[in-house]
Amino acid sequence: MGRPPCCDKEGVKKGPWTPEEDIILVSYIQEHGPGNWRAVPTNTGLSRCSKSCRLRWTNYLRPGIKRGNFTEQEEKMIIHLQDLLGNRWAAIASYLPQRTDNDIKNYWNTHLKKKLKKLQTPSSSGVCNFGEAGTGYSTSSPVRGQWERRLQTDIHMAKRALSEALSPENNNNNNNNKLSSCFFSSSTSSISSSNPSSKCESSSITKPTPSTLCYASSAENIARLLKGWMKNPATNNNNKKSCSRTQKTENSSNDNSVEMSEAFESLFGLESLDYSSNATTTTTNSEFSHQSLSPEDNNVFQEDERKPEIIGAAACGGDDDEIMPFSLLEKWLLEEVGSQDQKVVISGDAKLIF
DNA sequence: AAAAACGGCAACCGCGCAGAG
DNA sequence: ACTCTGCGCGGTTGCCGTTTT
Repeated sequence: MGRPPCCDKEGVKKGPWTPEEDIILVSYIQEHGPGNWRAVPTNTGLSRCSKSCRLRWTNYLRPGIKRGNFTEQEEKMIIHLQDLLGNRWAAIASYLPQRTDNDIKNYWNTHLKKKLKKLQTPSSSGVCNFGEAGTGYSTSSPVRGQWERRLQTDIHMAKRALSEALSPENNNNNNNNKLSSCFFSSSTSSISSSNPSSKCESSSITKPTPSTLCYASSAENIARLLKGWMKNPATNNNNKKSCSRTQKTENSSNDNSVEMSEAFESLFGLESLDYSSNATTTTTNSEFSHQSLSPEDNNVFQEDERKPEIIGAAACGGDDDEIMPFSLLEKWLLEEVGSQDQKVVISGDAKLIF
């Protein structure tokens, strides 16, 4: 018996998401939590495939997503992890705070591959080789195949899970162990993912209104997005562009936009948000995202993340000046890198310097 | 100024995995 | 043990903006 389609092909809307759809989706997830995607189109009335809903959420609306320019540290980490793990973007994303696998994949395909190709000239012997997407492992370990990469990742995961289990800090949930909860949230999040609605509850230890906080960042995304959208009503009317593209558009100010933004701030409880400098570039957006979140909020978001936010003080506490001690994971990474004659330094917000 | 080429990114597609029954 | 179902992942496509000719 053939596999049934995930959704009816007829009557299912495709293409860019509109702000209205985003609001509906975020509102629904705010109420019910992520998961049970099959039920989302039915319950929300969205003419979208369940997969489309999930993708929209995970790649764009999900809390704590950082968009825009990749830092040099992120770039180098992606390069190293791609070398280590191959095109396992989800695994790579789990090491990068606030980045989605899709984002990393796109960045690799559009930027890093070309960059590395240039560096791979015969004279650039110091640079390790990076395999083409989908062609297997790099030549730095030519004998390693797909299965071995997978095994290696599994070992990584097991190590992490073990460390988490053994970590005494893991039993507490206070500001002092914020770091460890950041670094070792992977297994926890994956384990708890079977019960999406419980995620916020688990986070409620630190915050009194978990559901609001869990999705506040999404609301920020939406409000931000709407801000741009309302500032460019012509674009919206044509409905040619995706929300993200609309988000990038910066036009002259519009009273309606302010009203709409205020309305959605009110809707999502974002009274204190400052829109004065957002929506111009994606970098600004990411900065905005950072600044608008308290350390506690970030911590809460991490609990809710599908992908763990393992590395990055900005994600963990937002204090760029704070020097973090090495975690086991970092040490392992160092070992890995050390074996490949690369240098890694992890400190402060510039957590990884290769 | 217009057309073509290029680049970036969001979204889609299809496969595989894992849990439930 | 097997089937069904939902979800996650990686590869690919298509649209739109930007740059070049």
